[in-house]
Amino acid sequence: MSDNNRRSMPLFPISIVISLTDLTARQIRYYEENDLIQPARTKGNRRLFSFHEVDRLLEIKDLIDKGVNLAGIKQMLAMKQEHLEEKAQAEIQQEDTTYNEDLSDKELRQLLKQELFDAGRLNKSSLRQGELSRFFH
DNA sequence: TTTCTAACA
DNA sequence: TGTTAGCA
Repeated sequence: MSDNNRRSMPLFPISIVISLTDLTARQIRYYEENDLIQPARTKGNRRLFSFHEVDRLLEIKDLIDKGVNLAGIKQMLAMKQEHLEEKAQAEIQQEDTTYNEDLSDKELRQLLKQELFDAGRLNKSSLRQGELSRFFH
């Protein structure tokens, strides 16, 4: 089984996730309602979270702390996905070449910043809560 | 006992 | 977001 499969495996109940993330049950459920996460369910309808989802919740928490609203977080997560896909694509295309240059953190931040700017320009109202500057720390 | 959904003095 | 009621 691949590492990624392991990290995607539904393992912990909400109580564990609460202690791991310091989020409240209310918050975690609310983020699910808004499609920021999609935990699996047991036969008894209990949520089961994977390592990836816990990780995602920690990122969400960080963004919330920085003042980003749910709409903004959704876009951040969507962008992160796109970049992962682009990166995967780039790696596939470079598969036969010997090197494999990953984007530096600086480059990645630059891309995120640019996309956020474009997104904010088109969707002013829902994306920003207060100031757009909150996105550009 | 823990978690779930729904609703709000 | 907190909190509570009533279930499973």
